Amino acid sequence: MERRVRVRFAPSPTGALHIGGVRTALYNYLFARQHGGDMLLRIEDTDSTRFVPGAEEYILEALEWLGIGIDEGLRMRNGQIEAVGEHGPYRQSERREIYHQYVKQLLDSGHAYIAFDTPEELEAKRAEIPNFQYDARTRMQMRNSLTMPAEEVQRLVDGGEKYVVRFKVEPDEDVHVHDLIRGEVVINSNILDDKVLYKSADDLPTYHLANIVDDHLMEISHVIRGEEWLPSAPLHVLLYRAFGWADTMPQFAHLPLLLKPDGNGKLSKRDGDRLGFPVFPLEFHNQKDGTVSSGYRESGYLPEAVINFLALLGWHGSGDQELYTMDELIKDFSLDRVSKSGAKFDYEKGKWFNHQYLQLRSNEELAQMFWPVLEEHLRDAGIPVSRYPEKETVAKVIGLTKDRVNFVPELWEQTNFFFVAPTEYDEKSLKKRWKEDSPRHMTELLAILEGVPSWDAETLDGIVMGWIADKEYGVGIVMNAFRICLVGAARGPHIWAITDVLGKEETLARVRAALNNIH
RNA sequence: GGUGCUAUCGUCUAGUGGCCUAGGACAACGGCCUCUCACGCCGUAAACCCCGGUUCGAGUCCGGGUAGCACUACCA
Repeated sequence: MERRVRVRFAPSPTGALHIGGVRTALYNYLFARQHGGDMLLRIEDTDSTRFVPGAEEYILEALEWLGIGIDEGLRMRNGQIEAVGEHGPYRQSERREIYHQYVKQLLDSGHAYIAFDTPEELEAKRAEIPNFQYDARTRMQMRNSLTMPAEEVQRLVDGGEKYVVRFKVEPDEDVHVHDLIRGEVVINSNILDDKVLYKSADDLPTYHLANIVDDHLMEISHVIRGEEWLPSAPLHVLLYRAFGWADTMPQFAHLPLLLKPDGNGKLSKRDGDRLGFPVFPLEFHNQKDGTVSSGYRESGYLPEAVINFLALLGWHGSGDQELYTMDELIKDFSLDRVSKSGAKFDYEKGKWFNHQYLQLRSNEELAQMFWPVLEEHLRDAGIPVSRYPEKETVAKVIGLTKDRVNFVPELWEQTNFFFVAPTEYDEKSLKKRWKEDSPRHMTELLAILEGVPSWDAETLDGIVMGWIADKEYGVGIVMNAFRICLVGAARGPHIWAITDVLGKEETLARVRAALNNIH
């Protein structure tokens, strides 16, 4: 019998959602959708000391922005967090009673034991003995229910002594983990330590226990997570067995890591700050440490570009296709086309993806996105609100320039001269394009433009080109000088597209101004 | 240190024993287009970590090195 595909993304609310985590969420989502299964979101907040306020909202909002839909568990709807599904609660901190029962099961069956060693004692032990590990070799020398009389253990527990419950790993066993991406991975249980499963100090389980219990109870069929979990996968297998859940144990798939673009190591928040690109989907204001992290959304990225870019970092399609919509990704996704090796984060390619998706958006849509940026620049330039451009004009100008930008905010550098007349002229352009004859040419051009019967591109082109031909002037010389008058530099879209937006009056004014100001 | 994972152009990758004089994409470089700058188009350069073995034949399989990464917490 085929089991219903149910996968989960289970982040910790310890800060902004890392871009690698986003990719993990994406692959889970793609896998679920492709198989007509469910995508769950569970919050793993078993470490009360690392909780960061707002992180949960952030995670859910980021997924919503990216279009990674959640079928069950926690999700964002119209700015509100909602919980859906029959397997709740979906925050581990709200599942204490559930875990109690399973901790007890393990204790009763002899798969776990109570340990009283304090963090300080353990630290001292590690300092004293190199490579100390709490395991079959050492557990009999420690303060735990294996070495102490039952009454003594009971007395300490009843007396409120802080303790932890540790998993009793049986030695000398080869544990096999079948990984969907890497195949068979075998690890001997001797290298595993007796992991802490539960801590009485905050009455919460650790990741390992909560994770197995929840995945089982939530009927998860596939665990798709980062490679950093591969070393603990054997422990998880052992836990499933200890609980007697081996036959419904989910299948594992460990994803390759996202690496630093330069040098070595895992991509981190620091790399983003250092190299100047975001490593988080959304901007995040960390209330706990006061830091602000930049986000893809705020940097002008389109969600579909981020998705496409991330999808191809560590996975490839069945053919040469690089541009994928979410639906196409769902159709083509396959775990066996996920790479085994880590992928260096290539920010340059991310830009290219954004460029591609930017071209697909309508001018009106882009104008809408660009408007706040534009307003700010116009304010800085001292343009009165009464002289702000029409939305239609902005859209038109974007249509002329969008193919040369990667991000919406960059539109300003390409379009500023449409909205603000040049006050200075680019020196390089002047040197190369403003010749001795240019003032005379521009004076003549001014007279011609003043007398044109209509201001459309075709008429202007006919008249001006005719005049240049008559006088045997160089087209390049005249047109570039004209361009400098209007733009302030030798750049920009076609000249008649510029005059069209500027209008007759403004065009003539700029030529006159240039005649006065360029020496 | 221990354990595990990984190893093709600068980067992301294709490649599952002959189709590989190793393919695509980003970036780089050159050309075309052109009143300019871009875009676009066309093209160039650029890689199988090393050593053995198996085989008629290895980027592809095996072994050993080497390197990188991850894990090694009362964090996830």
